[in-house]
Amino acid sequence: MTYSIGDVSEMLNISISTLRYYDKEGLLPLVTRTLGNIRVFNEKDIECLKIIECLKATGMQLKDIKLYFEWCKEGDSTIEKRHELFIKQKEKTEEQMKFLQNALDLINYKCEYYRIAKEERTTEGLRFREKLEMQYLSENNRDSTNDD
Amino acid sequence: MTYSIGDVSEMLNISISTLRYYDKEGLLPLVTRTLGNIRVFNEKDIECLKIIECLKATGMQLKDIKLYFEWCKEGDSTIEKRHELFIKQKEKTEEQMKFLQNALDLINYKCEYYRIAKEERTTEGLRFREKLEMQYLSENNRDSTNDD
DNA sequence: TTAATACCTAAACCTTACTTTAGGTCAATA
DNA sequence: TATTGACCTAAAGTAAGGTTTAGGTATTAA
Repeated sequence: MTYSIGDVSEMLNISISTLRYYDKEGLLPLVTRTLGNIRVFNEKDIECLKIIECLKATGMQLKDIKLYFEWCKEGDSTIEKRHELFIKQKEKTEEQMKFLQNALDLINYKCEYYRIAKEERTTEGLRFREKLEMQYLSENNRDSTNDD
Repeated sequence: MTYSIGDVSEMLNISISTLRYYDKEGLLPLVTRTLGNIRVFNEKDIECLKIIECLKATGMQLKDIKLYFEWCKEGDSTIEKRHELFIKQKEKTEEQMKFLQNALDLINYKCEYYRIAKEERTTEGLRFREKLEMQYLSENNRDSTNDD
């Protein structure tokens, strides 16, 4: 089963120019061409793209993803490096999720804050920060009254 | 209690040039100046910066964060807008966390994969993808053998 | 009082990750 | 066979979020 660049673009919701860009940058080392120079994608390439999307989601840069694919091609001598790369990325991602959860806590506080502000048609007198926002903004002594 | 730009930079681990950049972009509307034109930060500004960091972490752009601060200054007439902004950002962030968890699943698989590959000193014969990677790469039929 | 250090601005520069443009080729259909 | 739509490249352009540079001012310690 093979796919054109247009097929892949639709399947994975990645623009055609982005796919060409990834190819140019060496992120799709397995893509072949027809005699007429047209790209031919197969299941492996789809899988590569999913891995790219995934690693990109965790904040890995394209050049590092490329490096990884290069290490794969080099064979067993790079196993250790590849292992380290994923260990590091795992730690980074876990940090990122904690940070994101923390941010979500603040956002949830803000949602609640504005839900009440809407009911009361004003932010005046909305002083329930201690109950909620403190969960987020923890370590600083606070004397401000700017709750918005 | 007031702080110099250098103090704030150290406290929050944000570079001095970034702080100046934020100020220039209107993200620190409360920062004052001495007669000699030197920035003076206080607790409120520290708090603003924490909120910036937090919203930035959830993928909000600086211009939207600025917009939010502007809405705050406009007063009660913008409560609805501000509420919507946080509701939207909450949804986005929850999406983002799901996506990140999915990515983390693949990374964990890769860690396990390379842990075993290291023991065996080769990736040859490492065919436990079905057990683990399938959790991540789900919807596609797979006939490839490129496990790396 | 002088030297070092911290601060200031404006403007140019940088990186990442694309997108757009211009000009051309390939392949299927009428 | 002509035309239409999908593909190709190289190169320039873009947006976001900064960083660096150059030239100058302010503050503090010796």
